Amino acid sequence: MALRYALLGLLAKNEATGYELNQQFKETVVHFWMAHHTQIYRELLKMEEEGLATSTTIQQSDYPDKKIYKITDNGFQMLLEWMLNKPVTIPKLKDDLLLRVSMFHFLPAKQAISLLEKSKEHHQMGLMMTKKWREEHFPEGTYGQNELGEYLTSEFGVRYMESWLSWCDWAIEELKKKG
Amino acid sequence: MALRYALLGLLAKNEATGYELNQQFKETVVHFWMAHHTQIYRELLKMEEEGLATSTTIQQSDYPDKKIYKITDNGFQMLLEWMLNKPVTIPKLKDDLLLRVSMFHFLPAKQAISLLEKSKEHHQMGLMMTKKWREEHFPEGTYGQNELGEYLTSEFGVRYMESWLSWCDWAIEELKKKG
DNA sequence: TTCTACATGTAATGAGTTACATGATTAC
DNA sequence: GTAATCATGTAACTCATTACATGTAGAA
Repeated sequence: MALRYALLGLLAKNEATGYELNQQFKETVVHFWMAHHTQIYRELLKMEEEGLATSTTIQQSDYPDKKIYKITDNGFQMLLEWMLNKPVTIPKLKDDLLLRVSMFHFLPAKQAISLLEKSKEHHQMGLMMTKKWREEHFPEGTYGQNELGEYLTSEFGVRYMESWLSWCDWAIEELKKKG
Repeated sequence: MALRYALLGLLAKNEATGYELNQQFKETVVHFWMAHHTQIYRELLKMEEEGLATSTTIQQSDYPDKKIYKITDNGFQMLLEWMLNKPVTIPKLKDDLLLRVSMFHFLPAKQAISLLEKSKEHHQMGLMMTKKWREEHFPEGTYGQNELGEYLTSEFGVRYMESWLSWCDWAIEELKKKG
């Protein structure tokens, strides 16, 4: 059910096509939720059936036709209800590199370190991109009133990746000690 | 497919029943993977069919019978293969509190803060438990040779929750500024 | 000429969740 | 008498992933 609310949250800011929603997911929502385009299109269809959004099809000559979705009052109400009343719990990570780390005693230190190095590269890349995105969107820490959420979550993203990288360096040191 | 490797990783250390594997999940693996017991039992059956593990049923009089699973050579080979050759990518978070944070511009600051406070409680609790677990299992930072993985991942858990809490405090301050 | 952006989807499969079922024992 | 621990599972359902499909335009 959570994908639905992620989509409602984006639509509450602006009407958009499935394609655009997918772009926005990749750009921002990715710090804490991830969805495939196939899943987004499917969910949008269901949301329309249930009266949470409406769509208008726009004919285009050069490009394929597109469908613009708008949130309904009903959809917005449902979003607020969910935000306030869904019980808060501890989130469930699913990280398959960490899963491998938990079995590092079965691997020679060298190969374990190499896995961590590769993962560091990805996180370094992600960190750079997120920082750049923040600088573009929130120059000098300023943000519009409907950007508060993204301001807070992108800061989370930065901190998360930084803490990941520093843990990684620590773990590499531990592995080197062991030989 | 990852649940399967999580189970193989645990079985590679000790033979165990589905019930025990579920306990171990709750205790340690929970930092980066989560599974329901129903899923664990289903996966174990499949793993046996595919020759990655074998089981022996033990009759008990006072308690229900139990099935002890052992990893096979085949299973262990497959585990190593996966650890080394599965491409390293950036993990996909799914955190539904952060999803709500990303929509905080739709909520009065007071209610937003209250959600963060609730989440802080959960993370504080988790942090305490993990620290306690670490003290019990690794007194003065010492660990057995087949505990390296858990030593590294539980440190990750601690850092993750600490960084979560500190971000949370920062976010609460931001929200207070806005009123 | 190959790749990327545009734009939307179906079908099949795999993974995860919830509800239900059984039934004794022990601790509060 | 209420709940937790031990121990295993089925069935129904929802959610997520991968592969496939279509077709144009413009940039490298």
